[in-house]
Amino acid sequence: MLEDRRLAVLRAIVDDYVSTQEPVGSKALVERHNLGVSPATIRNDMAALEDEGYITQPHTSAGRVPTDLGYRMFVDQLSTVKPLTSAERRAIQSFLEDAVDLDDVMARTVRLLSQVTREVALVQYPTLSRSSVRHVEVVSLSTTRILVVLIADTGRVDQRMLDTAAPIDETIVADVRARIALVIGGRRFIEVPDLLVGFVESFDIHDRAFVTAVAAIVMELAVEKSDQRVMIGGTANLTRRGDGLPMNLQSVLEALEEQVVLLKLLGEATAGDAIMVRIGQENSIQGMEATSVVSTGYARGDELVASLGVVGPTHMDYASNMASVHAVAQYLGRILSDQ
Amino acid sequence: MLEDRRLAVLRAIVDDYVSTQEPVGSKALVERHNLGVSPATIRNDMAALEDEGYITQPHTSAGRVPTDLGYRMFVDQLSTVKPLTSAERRAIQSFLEDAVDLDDVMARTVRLLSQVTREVALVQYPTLSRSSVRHVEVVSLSTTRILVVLIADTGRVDQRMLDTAAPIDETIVADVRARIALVIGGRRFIEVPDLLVGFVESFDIHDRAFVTAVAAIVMELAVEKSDQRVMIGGTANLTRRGDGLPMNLQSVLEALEEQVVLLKLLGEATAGDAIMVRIGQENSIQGMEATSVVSTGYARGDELVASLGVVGPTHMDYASNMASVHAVAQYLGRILSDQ
DNA sequence: GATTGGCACTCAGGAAGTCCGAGTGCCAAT
DNA sequence: ATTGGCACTCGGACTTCCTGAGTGCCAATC
Repeated sequence: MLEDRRLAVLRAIVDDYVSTQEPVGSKALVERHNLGVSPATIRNDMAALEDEGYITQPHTSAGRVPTDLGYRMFVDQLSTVKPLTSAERRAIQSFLEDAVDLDDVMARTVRLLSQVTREVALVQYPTLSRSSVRHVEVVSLSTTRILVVLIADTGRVDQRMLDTAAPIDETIVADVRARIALVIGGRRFIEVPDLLVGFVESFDIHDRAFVTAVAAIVMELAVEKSDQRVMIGGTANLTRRGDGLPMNLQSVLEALEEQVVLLKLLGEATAGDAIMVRIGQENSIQGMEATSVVSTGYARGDELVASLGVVGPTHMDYASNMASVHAVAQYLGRILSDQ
Repeated sequence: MLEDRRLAVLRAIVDDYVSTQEPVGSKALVERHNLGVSPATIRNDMAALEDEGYITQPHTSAGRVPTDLGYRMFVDQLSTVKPLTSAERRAIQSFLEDAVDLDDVMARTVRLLSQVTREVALVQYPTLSRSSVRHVEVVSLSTTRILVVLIADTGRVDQRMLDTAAPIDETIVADVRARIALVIGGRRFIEVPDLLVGFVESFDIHDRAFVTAVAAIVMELAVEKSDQRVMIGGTANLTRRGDGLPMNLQSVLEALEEQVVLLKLLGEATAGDAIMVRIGQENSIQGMEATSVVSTGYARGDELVASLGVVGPTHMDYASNMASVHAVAQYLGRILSDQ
């Protein structure tokens, strides 16, 4: 009971701080939330919460502000998921349904997520590893430049250019195209490296240099590059908060320009389809010590294929962002799967 | 002679203001540039320049600041192109040469340009209209979902998904694929609509709905979507300037998230391979009244295929940005053309 | 006629000082 | 365990003052 109220106080502090952005004091707290006790009591609780590390004072004689640990507690124990309104759900669904291709789906998702949450949104492209090769194409752009294109059954298309030292004859290109299609067509991406064993050797020795290069590229496309792309949107939302931004805008923007960083932010979330929240220093990326990430995986059918999420200041509205991320992930999965 | 000095004063003001970001006064001016006259003389010139609208005072008893018109004059008459150092040139070249595919070339270019200029960089994808169809592919992802892929001889790959009402038989897909490749393969993108006249009618009446849809998509890909993509990078540079930012960061970031806006910013530059500078209000986009755009076209071989440029505050370093934009456009053209 | 030194005037922005009230911790009483 | 009372703190808002860079104008000079 005593513990209960203490947690209620923490929740109230987080709620208030998230909405007002200002340190919250004991008096304001009893006024806004009907806690049924006096400010003095709250002060005692606050002192205790501060001892335990959940809240802190910016300076003496100021209200309290949640610490990273406080947010963590809030997220783990206190936040109740706010279900979206049915209007919101409809809007999400219809917005995503209009997409014309995979790029468009991704673009719309990122836009949607950033608008709904008013945070920076990240959406990772579906990984190839779970899906299979729908089509493989080897095309010569010029005599020394070859383009290799891999089409997945998810609709994802990846390409890579290859510049060769010597001119390549069109008949060899056609030959490679036909034979590689035969070998890996319809197979799973993960199988590709195994399937290509011995492939090069089946060619005339003169052509092996070229075939090796093509095979290498196919493998790269199939394996390494398989989920290396992240789309980002809504960076303007970083500037939204009133000037009192506790985070360094420049360093955050810089960090967000690195694909690698984005992947890392999302990558650690793919573990399950649970919603993952990384608060402040919990995420170790340079320049993002004052930001939180809310992310989750999304599935195609019943297999997780990638992650999406939002990035914002630690004092974000976790409850509603978690709900939005969850909902968008669900709908995205549905769009990718059905039909 | 008298006119000459007046312009020299304008140039000096722009130079100083660009580097210090602070209004520049008559005394500081004579000290830093050896103009050989007294501050009082400069004051007279300044008054004249102000009458003509080239400079203005933020408030009485402050130094002068260039107006948009002043920058315009500076760019048109006064700026001398700063040639890049040979080290810079080498860096540019080698950085771009390592690209593995078209996306990578674009990504590297945008990154390069934003790092060199320390502004926000924009790079438009090469238009398809001048190039030809290297390959066209029609693949079924599921019975009711078809993917159409167009490969240009520039290495650019575009795809689009098509959901059909009724299931489509694989044999028809193969048939369409073969025949459409026959019709438009190797031809120029601009010719595609003409070439497809009568195409649908050559099919069995039962399949026409599907074939029509495919043909429509091919045309869209070939014509409409041909140069709709712009890559952007270096937005963190917007926050670089000391707080005294004269522009609204949020509105600029918002504007830069719209592909349409980016296209418009660059689109008006494709006129020639000259370097185009749009200063402040000269560019009419909502929220970007305090920014300038430096852009130019780039060529593949000797045909202009798209534009690139940088966006920054009106008090940017025009001379060096113009040089950088020019150089990057040149090298990009070279990379795209050679081999 | 252009240039210059002299001079009175302006005013943004920093420094210093004052004040207020929200907020705290502690303690004795309930 | 809770509460009212009380003394104490101190950031931020508000004022005031001052300074110095900058201006425009004018009469003198080249």
